[in-house]
Amino acid sequence: MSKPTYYITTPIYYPSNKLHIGHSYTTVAADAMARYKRLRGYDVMFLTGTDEHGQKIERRAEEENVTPIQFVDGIVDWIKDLWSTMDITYDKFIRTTDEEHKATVQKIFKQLYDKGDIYKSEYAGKYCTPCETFFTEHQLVDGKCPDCGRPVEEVKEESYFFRLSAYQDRLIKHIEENPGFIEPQTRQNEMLNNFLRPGLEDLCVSRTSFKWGVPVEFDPGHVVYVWIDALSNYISALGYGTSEDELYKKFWPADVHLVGKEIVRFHTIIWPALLMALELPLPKQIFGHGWLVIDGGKMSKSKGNVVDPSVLVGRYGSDAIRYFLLREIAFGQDGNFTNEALISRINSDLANDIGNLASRTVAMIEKYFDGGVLQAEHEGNEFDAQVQAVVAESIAKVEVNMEKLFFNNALEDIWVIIRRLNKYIDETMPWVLAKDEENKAKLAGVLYTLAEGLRIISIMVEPFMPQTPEKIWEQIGVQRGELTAWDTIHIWGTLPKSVTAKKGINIFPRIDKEKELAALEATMPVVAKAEEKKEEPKKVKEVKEIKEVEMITIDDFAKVELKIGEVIECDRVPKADKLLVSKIKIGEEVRQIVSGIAAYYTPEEFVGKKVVVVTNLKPVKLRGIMSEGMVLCASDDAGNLVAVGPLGEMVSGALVK
RNA sequence: CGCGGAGUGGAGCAGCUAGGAAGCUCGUCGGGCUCAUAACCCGAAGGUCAUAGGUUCAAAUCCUGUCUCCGCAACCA
Repeated sequence: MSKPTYYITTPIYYPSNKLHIGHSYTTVAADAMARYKRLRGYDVMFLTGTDEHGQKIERRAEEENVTPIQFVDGIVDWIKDLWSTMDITYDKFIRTTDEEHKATVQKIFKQLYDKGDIYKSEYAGKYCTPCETFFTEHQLVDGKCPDCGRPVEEVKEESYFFRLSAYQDRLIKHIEENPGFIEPQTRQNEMLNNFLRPGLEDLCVSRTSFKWGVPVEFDPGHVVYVWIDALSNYISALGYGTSEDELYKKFWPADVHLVGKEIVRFHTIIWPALLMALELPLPKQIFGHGWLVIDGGKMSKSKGNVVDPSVLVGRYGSDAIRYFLLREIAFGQDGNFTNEALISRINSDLANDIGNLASRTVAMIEKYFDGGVLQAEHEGNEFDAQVQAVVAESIAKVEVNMEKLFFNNALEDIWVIIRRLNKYIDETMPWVLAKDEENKAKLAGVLYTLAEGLRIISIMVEPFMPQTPEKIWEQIGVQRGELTAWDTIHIWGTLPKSVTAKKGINIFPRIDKEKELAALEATMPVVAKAEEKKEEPKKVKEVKEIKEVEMITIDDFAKVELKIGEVIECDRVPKADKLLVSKIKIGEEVRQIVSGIAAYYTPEEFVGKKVVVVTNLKPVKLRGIMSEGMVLCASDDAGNLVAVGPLGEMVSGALVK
């Protein structure tokens, strides 16, 4: 009799930098699910890894003066450390630089080529030699270079293409016939409306512009581009296409690919199409979860609001962070990450609810029974039935919610038990029972209910917080084994009647919120930045930045021609939210200039303004409109922007220097 | 008229697929208790469910319009 299998994956992450809390989120979710399935008796394959090729890594390595592989090795070590501190129990960590993976990629590429699903073609590209740039047909202006206006050459850039368009109808059909293939539902609508129904174009699957990748076996000038290289990890990791493909046979198709919403498209269109071309079964589900947003906005390096998970884990422990991520945010939707919410959760849910429940239960057993051993007769009370009913109901809900990957709901369900038990203590008032020796049996019954409840909770919580159960078990005298199996939570009374309690350390100590917030602000730019915005500008930083700017000579500066111009006409650029197009009078000349200032100036208020214009900037087309120069603007970190002009009267056309 | 998401008591959210007395956590106020981690338990205040219409016996939930916010796409010379 073989166990049922369960195959879950995270995306493979791009190690051009350290990972942030968003990556942890995906991985923690996958781990919770993997642990849950293992507890439920499944044979689980949990895959994560890194996508290590591409131009960006090649460049980063160059910057650091190391080879690409040395560069990624360093980051991968860091990532593995992170996963280890976060108790991530992946079964396999795949790197796209693994020899086996590369071989499989080449094999897949070749196979698709032989079959005719990959074909060699040429970009019917236009090349402007002076500008060293490629353009597509519709980017050209009057058939000439949109940058400099000079004629372009017809150039043939070789590339391999995947016949993605050929799979469009089958993809639509599959998605429509398999509700649940893309979850949540809204993501499915997005894919159908945005990409599939409008029509797919063939996909360029090779590059010649960089070398750091898997070479196309039969055409060494080409390197396999990310689509086939990265996506195929889900099967190459199982040994697909090799002689050792037992894992592939056992686990494919995957039960779920967990991905962030930004890459749902690749996983629900390109990946299934590739599998169809390979005549392989499709994964059962792609679940696109939401993002952790900071102050309502996307987390990104350019905003400087990236949260480093290792800092948080170091301060509060992995269990607390895992709990927060899975409890605070409805999986599938975006959720706010704030330090304050994190600490609130830790204090109220972990310290006050579960931590305190364990603490008071154990303390009472120790206090009221010699040696902390419940040995008296047990007598029930009127509230026991209610408690047991709540427990049973909660378990049923958790099991349903876990199947749907609704981690936050599952945790909420568990906490219903915790709250019910805290209430039970007040209802039964064990400290009153303890005063009269006659109530010993009743008291024992109450404390047993609490201990048994704790045992059940500890098991239910394990997928989310793997370190916590042991801490509870130690205090209620339970060993991992028969008493800690998932199935036993269905049977109230599994815990032996004689419970040995031993008070240990607090499972979750309370955190001094004010103090911690201050400390966190100091270590993390996120909150610090938002706070400082309100106060005074950060002068230290400005000075530092100026120092870092490369010095130029007066001759360099003279290369830029600046003149005073007067805005005589101004309109919004159709279909562009950020752009205004202005007619600016510079001396006798009138130029058309496009500026990204629509969020700061209305066309009406911009007309009549005298501004400083860069007049010898190469003209460029923006949103299809010619822009012959640039209006100088000042902008700050907070995102304010203001155009720069003369302080006194000055004729338009005057040279600025 | 590019696509999608969101707008529910002070804060954060659930409920909307299959209409039928507005729910959860935190916070606030009042009370209880003392086993416990200034914790726990009970109670209360607080919402025209963005807005304007429509369908219906009945709408937070379905339909239409409008406004605001966020993201994607395009774009910030």
